[in-house]
Amino acid sequence: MSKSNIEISAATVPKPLKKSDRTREQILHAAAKLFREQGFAATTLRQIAVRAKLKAGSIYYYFSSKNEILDEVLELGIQVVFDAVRQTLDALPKNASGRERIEAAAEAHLYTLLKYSDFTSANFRIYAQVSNTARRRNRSIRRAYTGYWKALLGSVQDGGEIAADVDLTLTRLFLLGSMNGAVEWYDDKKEPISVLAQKLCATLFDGVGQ
Amino acid sequence: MSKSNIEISAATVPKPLKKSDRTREQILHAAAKLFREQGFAATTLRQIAVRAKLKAGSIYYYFSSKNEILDEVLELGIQVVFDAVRQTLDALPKNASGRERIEAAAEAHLYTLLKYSDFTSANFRIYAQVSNTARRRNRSIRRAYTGYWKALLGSVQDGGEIAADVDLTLTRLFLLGSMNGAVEWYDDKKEPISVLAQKLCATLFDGVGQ
Amino acid sequence: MSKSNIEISAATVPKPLKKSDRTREQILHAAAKLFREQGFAATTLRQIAVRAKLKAGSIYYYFSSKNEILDEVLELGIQVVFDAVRQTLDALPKNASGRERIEAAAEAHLYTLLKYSDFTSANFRIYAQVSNTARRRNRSIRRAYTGYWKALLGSVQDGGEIAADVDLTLTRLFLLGSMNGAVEWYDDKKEPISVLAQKLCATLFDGVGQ
Amino acid sequence: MSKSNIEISAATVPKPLKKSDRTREQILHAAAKLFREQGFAATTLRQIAVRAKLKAGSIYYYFSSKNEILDEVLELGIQVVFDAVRQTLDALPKNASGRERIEAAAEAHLYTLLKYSDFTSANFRIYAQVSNTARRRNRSIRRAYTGYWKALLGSVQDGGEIAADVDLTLTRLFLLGSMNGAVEWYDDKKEPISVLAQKLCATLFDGVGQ
DNA sequence: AATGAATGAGCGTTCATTCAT
DNA sequence: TATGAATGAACGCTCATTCAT
Repeated sequence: MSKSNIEISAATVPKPLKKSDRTREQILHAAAKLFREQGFAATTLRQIAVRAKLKAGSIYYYFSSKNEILDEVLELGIQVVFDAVRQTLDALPKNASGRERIEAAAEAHLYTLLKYSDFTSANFRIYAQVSNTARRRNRSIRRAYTGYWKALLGSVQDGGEIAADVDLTLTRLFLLGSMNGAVEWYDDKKEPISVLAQKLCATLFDGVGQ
Repeated sequence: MSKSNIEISAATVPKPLKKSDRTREQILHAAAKLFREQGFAATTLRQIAVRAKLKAGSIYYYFSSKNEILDEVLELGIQVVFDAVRQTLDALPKNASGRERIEAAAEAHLYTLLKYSDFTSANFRIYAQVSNTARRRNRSIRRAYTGYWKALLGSVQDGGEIAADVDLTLTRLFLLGSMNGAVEWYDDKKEPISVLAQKLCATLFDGVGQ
Repeated sequence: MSKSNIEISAATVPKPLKKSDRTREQILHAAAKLFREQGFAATTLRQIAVRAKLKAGSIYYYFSSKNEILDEVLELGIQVVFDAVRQTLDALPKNASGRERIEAAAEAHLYTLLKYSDFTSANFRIYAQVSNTARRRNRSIRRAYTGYWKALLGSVQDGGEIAADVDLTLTRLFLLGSMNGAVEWYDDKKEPISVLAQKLCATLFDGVGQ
Repeated sequence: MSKSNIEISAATVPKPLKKSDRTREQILHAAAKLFREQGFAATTLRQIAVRAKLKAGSIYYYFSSKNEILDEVLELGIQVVFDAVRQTLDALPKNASGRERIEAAAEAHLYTLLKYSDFTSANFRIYAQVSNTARRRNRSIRRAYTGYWKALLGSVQDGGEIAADVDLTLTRLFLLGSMNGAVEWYDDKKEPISVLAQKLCATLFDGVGQ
């Protein structure tokens, strides 16, 4: 759908970009940042243009409408996380435990979330408020990512590392909810992302009780 | 700040409202619903007016600007949850365990969040995107609510029901993140809120591991 | 279709107009004049607003789009002529000859065409260039007027005042073409409209030959 | 004024054109067609470029502005008709009657108008709506063509084939108005142009009366 | 000879806000 | 209390035009 093989994707080897492609990226980055900070409706093309260092009308050389920018920002917001998580899990040794796999996935999710926070946070923040059509266009990739976590948690439960009576749907929602919330409060001066992921998994697996 | 002792608060006994007050409330309800669904910037005063059954210009008899409506909606969004949680805990027997208190608080939070009104979702959804001044005006009550949870969790840890080495800040953020995320996916046809709260607390205290 | 019972119609008794209706009319007149002079696409709402003595945005209180103004201008352009011609013929004595009736119709057509020349001329000039949808909306009234002339000419031929072998379709097209062209060159200082109509009918019936 | 000895003129023998000249012609043809269909203001250089099979910026290699294209299209629109009419009359036998000459001229005018190109219709349709300067530039050739018809009709009247008391100015305006109107309704499936011209002249000379 | 990229001006339109009634 | 009418500022978007390549 998106013609952008934008360099932000952890999954692609950065190619040398033509100037024209770089401009396109600048527009997307500017848009993501502003969408995140102000929402979609409150962001003007002139604001995007200032950040991307061109004039508002020029944006239309790269995108045919503000909504097209939105679509691409929303898509990248999920895609970049999905790619990173999948790559991380694929790189894990075959004999990694279920908990290790979840911890690695959580760390990758958090890491990407926070590193490409403009796209990811923009997605989480504005998804509920954009038009039905924009939401519909984003839904399939969201579902795919959700399905990926379902499978991951399911396999860990099958392996016995998650108790058989645990409601995996809720587990997933709680886990992703916790992580996605982090975009709002994470401060990289306090502790590294890996520690955050460890603590989260410790809480999830062992609980906080005595 | 707000002159509204609006009837939506579970904490107030409904008083007979003057017609003028009722109109005010209708405006606030309409605004909250639309802010939640579309965001602040995408919501027009004319849309609010239609829902509130008057004309756009008339809103200015009750509010001096669109931003003033926003302030009040944001404030109510936290206040109503805060009130409900505090009342619930106050009504608990003195000898309730820490886990019982947290579970009750979580249920009250979730219940108000999910069932009670558009104000809470509106708050969570649009807070990050409104102007700095609007955010500043909402910050104190947010801090108060955060502090309330800090105290609650602290007292439970002091009582020994949460392990001493647990990072309470993260615990709180994960817990509230999980709950606030629920606004996006909760389906009251699947399970009641009380069960949701129980499962969440079970996960939190006991973990999902074997 | 049009809510305008605009005073320009020779067929309606002018009612006292509310100020709001007068503003609406001013907009339509301004638009017709500018559409005629510059075409539809070249006319801006700001130009219309200046002539109508309000601000561009205010036009939207009366019309929901520039195209809606166009529709109404186009409709009035035909309607006003049609009404005048029909009224004139209806007012003729029963025993008027066919030639008298055609001459009266031609005079009424020319008179209205030239008196309300902004609407009529706008119609003739821009009809071919507006969107298909706008054209479609104008087509039915154009057809009705065409049909009226067909019937008139047919009845005169049936009465024997037009030779039986004459192609009425062409006659009609030539006659209306001649008259509609007049909007571009008529100069009321040279000769009155009634004389123009007489000469035209003389040419039509008797020819210019010896 | 125009450097184009464009091949569209029925009056010129086609010379082999350089590629550059052919591109120039394509641009003019594309422009004429679009001006005719949509008007001048509604036609974009990009639309012209698409039809002419190049990119918008390249048009500036051939024309220094959109208005320059307009000037040339307008000029050709009259020129091509004028040339055709003059050539036709010049080719007539010396002893042709006045009526034969008028009929031949009318047929040539109609033929060029209807069949030959978009330039003529474009001219009639948009002349009234272009800027004063563009109109001024087109006026002299229009006057020349008008003068040509004046002379033609005058000579026929002098020869006695048009009654002495006939107002030649009106006759000319009616005749050209009828013919130019035909551009809007002529259907080549119904009858050939020559028949149309004959019928028009019959009406003009003999009238439709008994 | 032609184009990709960019621009500035201006377009139709929206909307929070004002105010006389 | 409430509204109809109006406004000014800004929005998304278009387009003739420029120019380095």
